[in-house]
Amino acid sequence: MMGSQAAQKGWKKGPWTHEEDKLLSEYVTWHGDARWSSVAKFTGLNRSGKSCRLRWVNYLRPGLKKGQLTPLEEGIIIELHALLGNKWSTIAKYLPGRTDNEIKNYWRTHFNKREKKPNNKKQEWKKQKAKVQIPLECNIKNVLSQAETKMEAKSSEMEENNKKEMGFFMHPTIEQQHSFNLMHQEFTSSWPETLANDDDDLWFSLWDFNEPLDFEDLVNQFRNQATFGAGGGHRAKPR
DNA sequence: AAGAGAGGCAACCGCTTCTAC
DNA sequence: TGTAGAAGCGGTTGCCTCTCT
Repeated sequence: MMGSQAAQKGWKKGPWTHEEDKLLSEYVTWHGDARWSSVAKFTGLNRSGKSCRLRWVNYLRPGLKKGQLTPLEEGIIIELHALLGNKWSTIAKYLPGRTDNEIKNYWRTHFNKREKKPNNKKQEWKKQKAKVQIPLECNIKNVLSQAETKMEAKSSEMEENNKKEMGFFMHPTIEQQHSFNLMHQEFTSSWPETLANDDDDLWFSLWDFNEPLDFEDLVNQFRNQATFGAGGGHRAKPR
């Protein structure tokens, strides 16, 4: 049952009021977004630290985007989920201003139901891709899609298409390379600077046409580098 | 107009991981 | 080295709103 812990300690539960939001925002202004267990003591809020942290992270934090996800954001979610699975916090790092909760809700709402239909999963996948009209027909999208397809080996027909497209990406023309590089720039331009820098090595491998692409290796490489937020626990942070 | 069902989202829970002592 | 507390994660729940009949 929900709420047993909060109930035991007498914490208030349920929707936040404007007054509570104000108190929490003031606390963060003065004390920073840490030491959540102290919020109740300093503000008089009868909320657990966890509840306060969640409210701040998902609703009050500056820089959060409100409103519907853009087609580009939807496309990124689709691609990264194909690679990472339910690593919502990791996916959220690639979508500045979006929270893991928001992305998780979005995915459940838009995709989970489709996945339960066993016979037309691939068709629904394609339909969804067409629907969101991903503006970036960029290398990563195709490469990762192909990698996923290959690894799953769902059908011989898909294997056949996969091989054809692999050939294309292994031998692009100069114009194609240039075009891909431009799109890559656009793709990464919305990322925070630190993130973009951290991932330079990773993304470079996706755009290096000098070497034939080994999709399984590529995906493993991506998985290894993208697991910095995985595992359920928080990342090390100096106190 | 009203009720039922679906969709969307905020918030909570249990668990894991990390740090400080 | 062990342990308690804090922080963060993914999964789940419940409520409000919207749409359909």
